[in-house]
Amino acid sequence: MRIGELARRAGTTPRALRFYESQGLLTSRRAANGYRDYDEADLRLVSEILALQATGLSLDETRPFVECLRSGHEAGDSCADSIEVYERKIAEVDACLDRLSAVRAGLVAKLAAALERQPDPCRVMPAHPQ
Amino acid sequence: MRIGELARRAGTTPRALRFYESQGLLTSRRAANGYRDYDEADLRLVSEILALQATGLSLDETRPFVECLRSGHEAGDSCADSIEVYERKIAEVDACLDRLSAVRAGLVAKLAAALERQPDPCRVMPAHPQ
DNA sequence: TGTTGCCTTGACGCCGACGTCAATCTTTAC
DNA sequence: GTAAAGATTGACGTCGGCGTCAAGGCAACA
Repeated sequence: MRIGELARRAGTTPRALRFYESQGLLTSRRAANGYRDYDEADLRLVSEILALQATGLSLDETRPFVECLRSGHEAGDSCADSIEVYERKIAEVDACLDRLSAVRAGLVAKLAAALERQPDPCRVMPAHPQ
Repeated sequence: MRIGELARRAGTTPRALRFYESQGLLTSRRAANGYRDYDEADLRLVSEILALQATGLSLDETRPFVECLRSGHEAGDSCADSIEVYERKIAEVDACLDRLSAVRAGLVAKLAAALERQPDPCRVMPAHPQ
């Protein structure tokens, strides 16, 4: 199949697929006219990339999964490198959650302090009367 | 005081201060030689900007605080617009926390599934023996 | 008087994951 | 036959918040 069909079936765009190829994530055979030619294995590969992106991985972090699939495994996360990426990413997300919680707490504290200084926050029906 | 001193005292760089000015957050009188000239009020303004950045606000979101300070209020968050920014930002952070939690849950689920498929995760002493 | 250091403006670089435009084929449909 | 749709490569744009470099003007100290 050609790049447009692969993009449609995978739920992305030709531009994204060319970009993945430029990053070494996707390879392509070429037809006689120079058009890229893909098969079902490529579709599975692209689907894996997109699913991982959806779970928060960067493109670069999907690389081990892609190589795992290419080396013949049924799932992209059947290899130790992929598992490591999962674990590292979970740790990163945890750190990010901590930072964001601290940010939230700081904002709430500032808001509370500001409202306390202002003894006049009793604005009922502020914007949309009637 | 000149830009270098203001930057040092506020804990930032001259480049950042010029950038704030280009964004309309900071104004500057000029000395006879063309150098920017700042006073203590400017230091307080820059400190407010930096503190808000540290609590997760974008530069653009600090604008109401700056204008509040400029209009003579003692604190940057003594104005209704600033309070609104607090509230909006808290909502944004909450949404981000929800997304991140979902991402985390997805990663944990994928990791668990992968480990379950692999009946062989019993790697004791994997990298650093002895 | 020379050197060092701070100041000025202007312009490009960065990062991630593509979007968008341009100019030029190839294929397909009517 | 021709026009639309889809393919190719290449290059620039996006977003935020500056970093970094360049070329030159002021200031202070030996």
